[in-house]
Amino acid sequence: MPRRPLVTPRKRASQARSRATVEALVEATARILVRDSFDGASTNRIAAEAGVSIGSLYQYFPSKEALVAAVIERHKQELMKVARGTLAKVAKLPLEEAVRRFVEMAIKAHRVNPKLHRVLAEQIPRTGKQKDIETFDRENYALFRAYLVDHRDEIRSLDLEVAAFVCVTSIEALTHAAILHRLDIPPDQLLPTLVDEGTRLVVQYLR
Amino acid sequence: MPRRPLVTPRKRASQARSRATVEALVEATARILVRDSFDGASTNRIAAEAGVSIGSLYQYFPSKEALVAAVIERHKQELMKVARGTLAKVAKLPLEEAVRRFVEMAIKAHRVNPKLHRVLAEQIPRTGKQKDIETFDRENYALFRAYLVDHRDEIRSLDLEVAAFVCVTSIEALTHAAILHRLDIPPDQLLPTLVDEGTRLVVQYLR
Amino acid sequence: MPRRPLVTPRKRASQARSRATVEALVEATARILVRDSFDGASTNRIAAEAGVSIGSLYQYFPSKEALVAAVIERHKQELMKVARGTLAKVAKLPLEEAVRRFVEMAIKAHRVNPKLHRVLAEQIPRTGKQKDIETFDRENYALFRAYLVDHRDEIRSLDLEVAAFVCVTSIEALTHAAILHRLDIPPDQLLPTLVDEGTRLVVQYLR
Amino acid sequence: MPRRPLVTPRKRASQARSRATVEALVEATARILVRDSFDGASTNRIAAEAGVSIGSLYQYFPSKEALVAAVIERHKQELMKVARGTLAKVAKLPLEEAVRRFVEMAIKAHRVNPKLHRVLAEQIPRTGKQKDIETFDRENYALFRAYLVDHRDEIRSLDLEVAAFVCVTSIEALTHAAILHRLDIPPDQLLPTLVDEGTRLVVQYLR
DNA sequence: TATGAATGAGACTTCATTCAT
DNA sequence: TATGAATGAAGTCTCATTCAT
Repeated sequence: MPRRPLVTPRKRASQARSRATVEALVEATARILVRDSFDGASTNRIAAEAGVSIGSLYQYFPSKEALVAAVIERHKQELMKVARGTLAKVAKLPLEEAVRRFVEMAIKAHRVNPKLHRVLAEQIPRTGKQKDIETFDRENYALFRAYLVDHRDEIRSLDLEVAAFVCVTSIEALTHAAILHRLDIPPDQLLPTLVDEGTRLVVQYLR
Repeated sequence: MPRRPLVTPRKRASQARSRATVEALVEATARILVRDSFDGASTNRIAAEAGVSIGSLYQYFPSKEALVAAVIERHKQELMKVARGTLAKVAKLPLEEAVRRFVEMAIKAHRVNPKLHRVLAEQIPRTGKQKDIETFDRENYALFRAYLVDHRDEIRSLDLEVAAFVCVTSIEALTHAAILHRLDIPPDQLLPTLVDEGTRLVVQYLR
Repeated sequence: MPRRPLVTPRKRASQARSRATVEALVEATARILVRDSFDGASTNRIAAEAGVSIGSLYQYFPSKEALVAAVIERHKQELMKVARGTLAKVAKLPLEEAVRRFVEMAIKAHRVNPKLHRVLAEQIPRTGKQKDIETFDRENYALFRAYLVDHRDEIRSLDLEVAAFVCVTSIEALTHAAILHRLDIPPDQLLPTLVDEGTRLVVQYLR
Repeated sequence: MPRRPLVTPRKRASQARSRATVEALVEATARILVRDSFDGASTNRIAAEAGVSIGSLYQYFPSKEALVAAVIERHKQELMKVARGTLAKVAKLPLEEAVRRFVEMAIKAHRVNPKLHRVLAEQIPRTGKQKDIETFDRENYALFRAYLVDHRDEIRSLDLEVAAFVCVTSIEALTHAAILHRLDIPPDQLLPTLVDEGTRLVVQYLR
């Protein structure tokens, strides 16, 4: 019978370390992006913030863009997880209730890390990650479209592809504008209105 | 008979010259912004493109940001002119027709110089012109709100401030997303749909 | 009988204007040198301060150095006038009294425009006016030497050339150091001490 | 017998490398200051002279002024070492002999690198190192004052603070003027006179 | 693999000076 | 002669990236 190895394999250990380093770098990039915005984020500063040498940074990321892309990717995954979760929970609910939950989710997503969201939104075109974001949007559309397919009988007859685009884009824009450009308005007044009006906008459009 | 003295308001040659220089610089900035995006736009390159020495550039604009801000300002003025014109022409029309025209205008505005529009949209936060753009948005809201006030009886009772925000933001987002992120789709299919759906979205929401 | 010209000759008028322009430029240079020190003094700024176009500036002064040289020259002439006046008034006084007056004069000279004095002192090497300043020093030495020659019997026998160098240099250094580097010390304590000690230093040396 | 491990405190190679770079930069700055004076000393030129990239220069010195300040500091330290050494050697000597040695030291200090001394003297106000230089002067005063305190009985009763200021300033000025502005005079005539007269000036003043 | 010193292209900007009007 | 727009060399400094240790 083969002996059980006594220690975790070296390889393993170093892989774990690598992963920690990568994680630290992505974290540091996000933090600096938030704190200093894109122009203040130099690779040297990121390395320092991550407690990693600049040489190591380039061991794991071939360029600054790659680092930003990783942050975008991570943020995107988080948002997608939230979106998928919500859609799943909402799948059986009737139209109005489902839309309302969907709007609430959009708001919540924006409020997780609004500054990061804003910086990324601005920087995406630069990183050549535009495609990525479109993928993201498309999955969002697809998720919403799936709901619509299941609830075809609650809505008027229309091209569901187009409908998903219209609804998702509108909700996204309303929450984005409301939250990023209206940070002055106290949320306890803004948000309920936003939910009500967003819901109405979409529901009326679909019926 | 004595000849009338030449009193044509001949602008001082030098003034004309400097205005031409300023104009050339703003033009060149816009062109380069479109061609190379913000990061490719160095003051040296802008000056070269404008056929002007770098020294002259700094005689009129204290920084690269100032140049971009001037382009933004110019673009904004153009858009505002279009918006004001449209709203004026539309003031007497019934709701559905007015909204349709409004959507068409939004599309037209985006199609004038979409790449410039996109780059500016991205660069605005950087130039400290955020305030400016919010002013712009607010005037847009105000224009639309004025229409709503005049046609109060065609719509349900609701806070017109909020209504203007919801409608303008949605239309803007739909056209922006459709035109900037979907440059691949043939316009002859996209645009009619966009007009129809956008109009329906807003009209249903307001009624 | 020749008619008296009714107006001052044109030529004259323009010459007067020229002189005024030159004067304004030198004045402005001195003012800016004091206010902004040498590095802040650009020709464009000087022209503006003088209310003269940059083109005119170069009509009268071939370079920035020439402007500074003119300021130095003017300052030097003022100091020399004071020095000559003092020496004349002092020529008949006995040694101790004469030296005391001389020290007082050195202090007064430094206090006329200490900031200008300091800036010029720093900038002289740059303007190639070093020679000029040595001329200045030499005339100072010569003036003091002349006094010593007249009062040979009040002092011990020594090379008067050397004596003048030692005395003038020491007095100059004491006042310079005391006034420029000790602006914090209240003058009502500093100056009397300075006069007493400077006088004693020189008188003891000469006797 | 096991070999002793090599425990020579081998400095980390990288540290040695950076110290060499810093050293080369300061050296180069001094050299260029002497050769081209302050205005001819650009950071690019300094880097080139040091055989170092401009990037490295800015890794260690945040500005041109910082570089000059470093040169000043180094020069100051050298002078201070000489001054302390001399004062120590002279502490037990009687007044006249001590002063003579002190004057000789001042001359020697000026003759080490007179051109550098001159340029630095001119540039000090610019580097914000004025305070530093006053510290330097004050330590000089203090050193000389300490001698005077120990030899109080050889001199008349007077404020030793003031006395130190008068003596040190005078000696410094005489040597400075003699050596920097009279480079034409052959030293074998100038220097002995300078020592004799400087000594006499100070000794007579103190007695 | 980690380190961090070194690199250098290139960005922004200033200012003495020229020259067309 | 006055004007001031225009010039462009030259300066300071940053930062993504490389590479010797």
